[in-house]
Amino acid sequence: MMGGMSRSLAPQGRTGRPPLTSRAQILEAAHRLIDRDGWEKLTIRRLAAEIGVGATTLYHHIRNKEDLLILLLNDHVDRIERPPLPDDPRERVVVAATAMHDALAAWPWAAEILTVDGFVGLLDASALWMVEAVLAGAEGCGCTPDQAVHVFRSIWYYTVGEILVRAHSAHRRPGDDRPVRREPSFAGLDATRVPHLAAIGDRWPALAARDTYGEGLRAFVDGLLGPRAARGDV
Amino acid sequence: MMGGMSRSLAPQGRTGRPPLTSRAQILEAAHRLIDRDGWEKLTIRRLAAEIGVGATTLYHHIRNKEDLLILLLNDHVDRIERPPLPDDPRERVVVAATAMHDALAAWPWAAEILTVDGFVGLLDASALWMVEAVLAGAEGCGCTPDQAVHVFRSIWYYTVGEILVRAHSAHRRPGDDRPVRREPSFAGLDATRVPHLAAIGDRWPALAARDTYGEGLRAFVDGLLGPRAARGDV
DNA sequence: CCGACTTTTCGAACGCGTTCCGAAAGTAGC
DNA sequence: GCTACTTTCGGAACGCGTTCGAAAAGTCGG
Repeated sequence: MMGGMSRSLAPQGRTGRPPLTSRAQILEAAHRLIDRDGWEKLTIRRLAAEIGVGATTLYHHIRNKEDLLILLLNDHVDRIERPPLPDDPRERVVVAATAMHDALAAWPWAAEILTVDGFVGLLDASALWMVEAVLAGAEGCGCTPDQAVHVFRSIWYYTVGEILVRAHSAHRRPGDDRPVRREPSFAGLDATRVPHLAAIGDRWPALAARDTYGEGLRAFVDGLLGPRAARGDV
Repeated sequence: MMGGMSRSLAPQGRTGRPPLTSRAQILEAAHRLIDRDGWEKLTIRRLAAEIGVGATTLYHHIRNKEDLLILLLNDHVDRIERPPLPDDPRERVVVAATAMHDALAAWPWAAEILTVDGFVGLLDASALWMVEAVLAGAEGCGCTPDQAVHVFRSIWYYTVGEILVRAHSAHRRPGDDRPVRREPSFAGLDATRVPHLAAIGDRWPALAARDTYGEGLRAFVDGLLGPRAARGDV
């Protein structure tokens, strides 16, 4: 059985109709489309039209749009240059987490896939140094491997939340007084029931617009790796 | 046009065609639909059919589906009973944040609206006690009002991230080997490039499945309200 | 009673992601 | 050359959220 040998090189044992489309071609066209029209215009149908094939053809090369975005994201993350990691393990966690955050926040459409099941497991090997650095830093602060995973996950939740909430901000159009969604009135709050909130008043939007990721991250790392990593369980 | 008798008796001064549909009626039908068929089946078209009106009619009573979900969420949160708040301000932050988390995590479709712009401002007054409690607790620990908002936002990001990531977990179907999305191989990692990750190996999924929201929250609160709230800026 | 005005209703249509299934275009064995 | 098999391609269709514009059904001022 199977007498043939050598002569590999070309897909020689290949049977079936030869493909016109390749995944590389799809990714390239996606980049072109995004650069030309913006990423909101990246749809399966437009992408197929850009390549010149039927829309449903793409589904033989990618599983769905979510996977296409993950491929594009990996493309991007691969090109990120690694910042120098400090010696102090705690500081290494901060730097690595910030690198994760910045890499993702720079891709507007990262928000659409950040929460897919097992996201970290879908990253290219070239992106895993960020995860590794967080784990290493945590263990360098005395964590067990299991505790280090907990540290990573906590920071990951915080990072994902920050990116998602901020990605959905500033999308509101000004002149729009349709039913519901009254423009939230931070000003007219009941000062007896929610005094602190009322004291903030309409300064809330301004405060919420501030970028405090870094501050929060440092606080979180302080709490997680604290003066003593002696939380027995986990 | 429709058979339904006019039953007018206009509430006086009211001009225009009398409405057949009310927002209360829509919300009631939505609840019915969710209870009967599950919340994945809550679509604008099905909801309209449940009421017996055209799909586009709903858009005169709700702005869009997102707003419908916010209305439903407020309905739910209103019914939540407030846990007793401890005296210790730091503990009050933990209890209030946990109440927020649990209220949201209990609604599977909360994940679809958690990140809308200015979410906190869209909550009913009856839900704001959770925000208030966090602010009050933070200020009780020596924070300025501005710092308290920062504390709330940080905890909010962490909470949103946790809920969103977990909501998207366990959606994968088992027998599915289409292009891309290889089942992530935590086992075969390069132990020289990512030693800590490789050491975890295939235990990652099990560790990631643990519920560690509470632990992470406590650590975050420790870091934010720390042994001393003397972080000059913010 | 008659327009003018206002509000609600809804059919038609758009673009979206995705599934289904038959047609097309190759190879392998006879 | 034929048949079987395998893989790719793509038109048709589905249900989705949403927009548009015309028709319906009231009130109001004459």
